[in-house]
Amino acid sequence: MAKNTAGTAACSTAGPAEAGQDTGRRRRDAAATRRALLRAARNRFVRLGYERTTLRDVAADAGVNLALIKRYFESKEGLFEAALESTPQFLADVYDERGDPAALAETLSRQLSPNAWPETGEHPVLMFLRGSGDARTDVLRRQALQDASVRILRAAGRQAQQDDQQLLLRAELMVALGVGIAVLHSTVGLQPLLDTTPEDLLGPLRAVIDALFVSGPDDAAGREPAPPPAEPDRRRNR
Amino acid sequence: MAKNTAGTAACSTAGPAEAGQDTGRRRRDAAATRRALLRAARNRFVRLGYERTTLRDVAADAGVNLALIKRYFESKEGLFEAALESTPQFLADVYDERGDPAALAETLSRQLSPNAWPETGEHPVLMFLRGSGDARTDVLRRQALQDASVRILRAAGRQAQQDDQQLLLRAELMVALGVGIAVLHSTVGLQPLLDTTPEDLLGPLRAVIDALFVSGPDDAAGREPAPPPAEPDRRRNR
DNA sequence: GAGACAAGTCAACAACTGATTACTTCGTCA
DNA sequence: TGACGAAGTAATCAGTTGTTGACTTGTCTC
Repeated sequence: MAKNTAGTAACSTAGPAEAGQDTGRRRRDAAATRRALLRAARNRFVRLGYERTTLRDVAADAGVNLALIKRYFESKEGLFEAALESTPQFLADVYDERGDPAALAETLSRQLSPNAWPETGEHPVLMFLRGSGDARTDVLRRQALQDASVRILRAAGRQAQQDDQQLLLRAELMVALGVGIAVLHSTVGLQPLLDTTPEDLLGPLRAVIDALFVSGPDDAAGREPAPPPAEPDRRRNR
Repeated sequence: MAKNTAGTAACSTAGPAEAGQDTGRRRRDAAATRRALLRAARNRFVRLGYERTTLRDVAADAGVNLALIKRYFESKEGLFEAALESTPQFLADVYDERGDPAALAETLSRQLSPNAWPETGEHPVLMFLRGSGDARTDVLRRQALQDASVRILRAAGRQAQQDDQQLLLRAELMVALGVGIAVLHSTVGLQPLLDTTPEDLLGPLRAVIDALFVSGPDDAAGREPAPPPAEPDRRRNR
């Protein structure tokens, strides 16, 4: 069957008796164990997905007994849900929402380059693509990505009116691009893309952002192949 | 454990004794059985991925005995590899390589809309994201996606000189966008994106294609942040 | 120091899954 | 017509995995 042996060495020493941040090193620290489990789970889930992540591996990574997962999270499903919720809304603290397309491009180019996210080795957004089959986590994932879309829109300097499907769609396309890059980094190792620096990414990303949010979407049906760039462009959306 | 019961009804009647295309309905048709298995496997793999696809389900979908998988494909790994290879190079027959960005945009908007690919319910490109952990299939996936990049480049009317990493990167970003859209359709159900018509997609996609291939990348390293849209706000990133 | 309670350990179960083997059935051809 | 080989079947094995419950150990309070 050839179980996956990869990644066993990923979490080096993050047992529940870790030295950091708490009062000395106290054994029997429920909060610390919970934290260690959650961290290990996040790492596994984001890298391997739900199925290939085994509770035994998570427990081993955390340096903790298997049965404690049941104690703290009830089930694998519960652990996954907790890991999902604990995943930082990676956009919240990463994006400033100044509404500056250039800043957005730079932020994205940095966080979408390989070797960003050294802890997991993968972009945290991948967590939101991992399904467990449970309906509740489905909702969580959808919400997280929807949030991301809105944030990107704001960061790009566009405010979506309630039901501006046009703009929202474009924001989600931007999210899709990010997701795609993360996925290609993660599962496939596409060559030119794999060893890209943030500087390499900046140009193309800026171009895409401009195309989606600065120029558009007022040349609606897209018949006009991108507008002449010399335009004050203070158009109100819609 | 709550096994996935979903999708059992997906493959209705595609047993090895199907009526189509061959001489009458002949039981004991090795080729037909192989074909049915391959088809069922492709469906499962592309929808559920490697781990969640069980050989018993594949065999059941194909209306065929489990042991025949071993006979024809030796192992699950072998079945996956065969399914991977049998996946149409989805770009080969889908794209005309006229080198017309508008045509490319239209093609993409059609094949990336939901409800395209009614057979699997998922975009075939997802097959290339499904890993089995085996190194050989990794190569297959990488090659397929690299092919896709080059094809997109040609379809967009740009010819990549041998080592034009700039252009190749942009092509792979376009692939990433497609992958991202397919993934968001598949695993998450992002709302505005989920019920998009090809017409809705055409505009934004055209804009992105133009930004990546028509305008660029001759403002080379991307230092120039794309055509100045008249600019309030020309802050240097850094 | 005794007792209580939470934290942590251990061993095992039950279900599932990929793999495998021995066996049966069917079509073909001499 | 009968033998032979390919196609298909049924049953089972072995390993893994999520889950569980009884047990032990540490720590805090009185």
